[in-house]
Amino acid sequence: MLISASDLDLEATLDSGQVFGFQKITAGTFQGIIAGRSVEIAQIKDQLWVSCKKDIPERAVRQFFDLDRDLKPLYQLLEWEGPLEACQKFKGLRIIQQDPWEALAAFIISSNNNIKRIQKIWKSLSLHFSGSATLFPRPQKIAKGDELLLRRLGLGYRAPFLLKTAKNVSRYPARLDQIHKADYERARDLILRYSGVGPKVADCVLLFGFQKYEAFPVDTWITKVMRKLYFRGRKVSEDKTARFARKRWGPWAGYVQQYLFHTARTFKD
DNA sequence: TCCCAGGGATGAC
DNA sequence: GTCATCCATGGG
Repeated sequence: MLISASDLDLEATLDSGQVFGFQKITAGTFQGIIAGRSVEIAQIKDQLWVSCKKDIPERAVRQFFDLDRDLKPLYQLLEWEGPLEACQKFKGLRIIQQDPWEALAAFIISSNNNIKRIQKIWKSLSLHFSGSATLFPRPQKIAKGDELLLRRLGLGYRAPFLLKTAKNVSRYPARLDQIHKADYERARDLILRYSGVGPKVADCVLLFGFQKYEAFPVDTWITKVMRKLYFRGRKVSEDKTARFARKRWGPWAGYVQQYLFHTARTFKD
């Protein structure tokens, strides 16, 4: 299947630490799961090539890659604001609309961790519970495991957090819908109740799993790059950094964050 | 050996 | 409310 996808940078989008279940098969070709179906995907100029054994609706792919969002307002920000100039290099980077549970689990795993290990843990959980390297287990499956097993699968001290949250989500699945319907502030209060979810993880989950685009996750990279670009080298707390960004960029804060993160992380000399 | 990675839970004040 | 400490693991 070919899908018109102007203004998309597939590589930057899949390789910017938002989503951990996509594997690069060959240069420019990825394998992963979209809407529950295993797909191979590649970009050919302004088109996406999608291969899937089952039928996958085009709209599911468009939604996953947020393809119907007009990024012009974001690009204007990147052009007008001097500190954001370097981010223009990644025009076409889009924020993926992930499954809420998968985003929640992924970013519980992400805390005080690095992207390579997050991918490794994602894979080991998927293989163990689902028998596939990219098909992440539903909460019910993880809830049936125990802490020791999760530790062995690489989670370390995060094992009890993920276990608790998996049990919680499988017992009260409607809470995720409730978070979906809530506005950003209310959704944040709700998501913070899960074990292993603090301010930063909460914002990641809201941004990548619940389309709350005011969310501005502040990790170590963002702390550093914001200090340099906006705070004259001063140290500013994570909480104040996030509030500054939300006030400044409003509904585009999440997108700006992802561009800053990717730019900072891939910055070479 | 220490420092860092998309930090959070816990307890002290 | 803010702050210090501890928590697995692997790479540099």
